[in-house]
Formats: sequence, structure tokens, C-alpha cells
Amino acid sequence: MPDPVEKPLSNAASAVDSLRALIFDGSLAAGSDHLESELALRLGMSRTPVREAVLTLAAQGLLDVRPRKGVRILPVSPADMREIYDVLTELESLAAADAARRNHSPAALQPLAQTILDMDTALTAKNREAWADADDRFHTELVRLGGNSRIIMIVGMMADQVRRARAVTLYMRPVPSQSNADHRGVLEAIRNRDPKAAERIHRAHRIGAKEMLTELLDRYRLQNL
Amino acid sequence: MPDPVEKPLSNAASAVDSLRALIFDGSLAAGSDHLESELALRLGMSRTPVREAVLTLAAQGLLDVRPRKGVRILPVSPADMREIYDVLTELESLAAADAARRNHSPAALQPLAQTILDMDTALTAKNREAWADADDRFHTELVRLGGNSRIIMIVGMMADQVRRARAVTLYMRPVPSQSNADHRGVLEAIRNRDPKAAERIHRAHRIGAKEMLTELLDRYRLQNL
DNA sequence: GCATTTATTAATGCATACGCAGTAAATGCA
DNA sequence: TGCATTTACTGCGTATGCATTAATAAATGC
Repeated sequence: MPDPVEKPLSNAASAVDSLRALIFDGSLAAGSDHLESELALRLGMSRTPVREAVLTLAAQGLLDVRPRKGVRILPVSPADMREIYDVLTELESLAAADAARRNHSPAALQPLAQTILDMDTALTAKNREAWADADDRFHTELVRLGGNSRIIMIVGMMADQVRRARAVTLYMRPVPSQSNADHRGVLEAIRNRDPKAAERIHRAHRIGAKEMLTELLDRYRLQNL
Repeated sequence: MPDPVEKPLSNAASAVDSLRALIFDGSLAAGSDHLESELALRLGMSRTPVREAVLTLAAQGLLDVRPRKGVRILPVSPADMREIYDVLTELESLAAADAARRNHSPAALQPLAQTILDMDTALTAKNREAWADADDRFHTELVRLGGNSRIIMIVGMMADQVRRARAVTLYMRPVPSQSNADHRGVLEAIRNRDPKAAERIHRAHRIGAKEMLTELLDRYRLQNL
């Protein structure tokens, strides 16, 4: 029986969730400073769990604790973007190759296939948010299939760091129709147990994304997102 | 004038340092559990800064907080070792290529060259600890030259996670004479501004290390280090 | 003798208090 | 007016205490 009881989540844990949400939706703006006491007030708890949450988020590279100046929500520069996409390119491509090596059953590949369908649907409906969401799920699912827990964690961290920036560029970029083709290629390579192809296609996909994004940031002079 | 005054380091920060040292030298054994209050007593401070330190180390994958059971020092299994070396292989190889692209001056490459000399010296003196130390510095310096701050952080984290395991295998493994040749090759490629070669040589180096280590762990049935 | 319930223990999560140190404001002086 | 020094302030680092609740032991029932 699947446990229907979900434990009520500690204050510190919910502070992590809340702060992440506030950062991603811009309520805590990039580059802005916030006192611990202020955040505690906002979240309706004492400084102690907020401090713990802040420590956790600092370890994940989302903010920086600057004693007496408050915690700073870390902005993402074009240089940061390049760094992050370089890491994503390497680790996700390895994950793609690993996924192809692992003899996954069709059923195991179903969630990945679904994200591609979802992206088609979103693209047809011209719903960019839904597209971005499905795209995100594709990458998450891909590294999950790769089976390396460290890669899963690191890719999650890096994806979080660029989440805001991606949201900003979502409506500036050209219609992301190429992505689906790339994703299909990766899925096919995994189905065919072809690690080299999976790696190659995914790498090209990520390099393309990196170039598109950094070109966009440069063009619009977006120095800090 | 270089500031000669070093600020006295907070209790939380020194707790991180102390705990790391205790974990690396085995005083806090892999797989063992420890109460916060116990650690606080040991470090001569209250639970608060210890809790913060523990949170930080948990984020770095060195231990796991298990409510009411104490913090568990995470052991490293052969599977963990493979995961970690796969990540190191990808990211360090990229760093090697980046380092070769960056037009580093000979002076900038000096610290890297020095680690190779130190390894020679240690090898001649049959001093394995000194060799391991220099080897570590080579890899640290290499990723530093690559210039990607995320890679620097991640590689540091991964290296920490396998530190104990490496120490254990240090005296089991064959004399590491091949390593120096590989390191020299990487340095030469960087000097020659040959990213492809740097990447290729370093990748082979890391893959070799991974195979040697995992074979060793399997042979001696070392399930948890 | 074993399973189930109840009681006990104690480690944690959190709130709170306080002193210190770093920053800014204010003052004094040239 | 510009700069140095003093003063005031306030945010943080840490200690401490307590309520909660999970884990263990005890007790009860079958």
C-alpha cells in the first residue's frame, strides 16, 4: 500500500521550498539583498530555520550570504551561463550515452517519450511555458535514465541556477522547433542502444542551446539575470 | 602590502574544517553515526554552529543527516566510485581542453609543472603520501587553469568524496609511474595550445585511473570505504 | 512465547536572547 | 569643505531552553 500520509515537512525544508519559489518567480530579484530577520518575518518563522534554508541554498549556488549585508540573490551573467551550459553539455551527454547502454525497457523510456509529445502539444498551442516545462522534464528524465546519482544532482543544481535566466529569454528566442527533433534523435539512439549517437546528438543539442542563449544575452545586453 | 591579519574564522567555519579533517583521517569512520550534541562536545562549541557545519557537509555529500539517528558519515561503494570518476573524467577533460584554449603564459603554467616535478621527487623517494598530495594538486591546478568556477567547485566536491577511499587504496595499487607520463602529456598539450590532445590524454588518464581503482576495490572486496 | 499497546527516553527542530563586530552616522578638527 | 575619529546602531553568530516526536523499552494481552 502506498503510504497516503505525507509528513508535514519541517520549517527549514519548507523555507527552502518557499525561498526557491520566490527566487524563481522573481519575488526575490536577482542581485537584491535580504536580511535573515526580514525573510523570517516573511515566511512566518524564526531566524533559525531560515538560516538553515539559506545555508542550503547558498550551497546550491542560488544565493550568497554576506554577513551584515544580507543574503544576496545571485544574478546570472553571460559568463555564468556559458560555464553552466558547458557543464550541462558534458554531463547530460554522458548521461545520454549511459542511458543508451543500460538496456532500458520501452516502458522505462515512456516518460521520456511523453515529454516529447508534450513539447509537440505545447508548440502547436504556442504555449511557451508548457514547452519550457516539458523541455525541462526531458532533460531531467534523460539524466535519470543515465543512472548516475551525482550527475542527477549536479544537473539539477545547474538547471536551477539558470532557471530565471531561461524564463526571461523564453519569449525572446525563436520558436524552439529544432529542439523536438534533437530530443527525438536522442530517444531513438537510446532505443537503438547506440551510446555514441545519443551522446553526439545530445551534445550538439546542448551546444546549439548554449550558442542561441549566449547570443541572445549579448544582443540584448542582458548582463545580469 | 598583503593583509597579514587573518580574521579568526567563525565557529561554524572551523567546525566545517574540523569535521572534514576528522572524516578524511578516519576519526569519524565511514558508516558511523554521531549525534550533534556529541560532535558539539567534541569540538567545544554549542550545537548551533555544529548543525550549520553538518548542513554544509551534507550538501557536499560527505555525510547524511538522519533525524534521531545522528549524522552518518557516508561510505563510498564501488558504484559510487564509478559515478564519481565518470563525472571527474568528463569535467576535468573539458577543463584540460579549456586550459589549452586559454593562452596561458609559461608563468601561469608553472604551478602545474611544479606538481609534476613534485610527483617525480615523491616517486623517487617512494613517498606515496607526497605523491598522492602532488597528484591531487595537479588535478586541482588543472581545473583552475580551465577557468570554469562551477567545474572547480564540482571537481573539488567529488574529489573530497573519494578522498578516504583513495587513501585506503594508496598502498595497494601498483607504483603510479604512468601517471607522471600522462600529466606531462597534458601539460605539453596545454603548452602547445592543443585542446583536443589535452582532452584526449587527460580522458584516457582518468579512465585508466577509474579502471585501476574499481578493479582494486572489486579484487579486495572493498564494499564501503 | 509472541504480538500489540503503552510508557519512557532523548535527540532534534525551533524560538529566543544576547554580546560582539561591522557599518553608518555624527562629531571634531584642520 | 574635506578628512579623521568617535559614537550609535543593528544584524549576525552563538548559546540555551523547550516542545515535539521518533525510537526504544516495558507492559499487557492473547
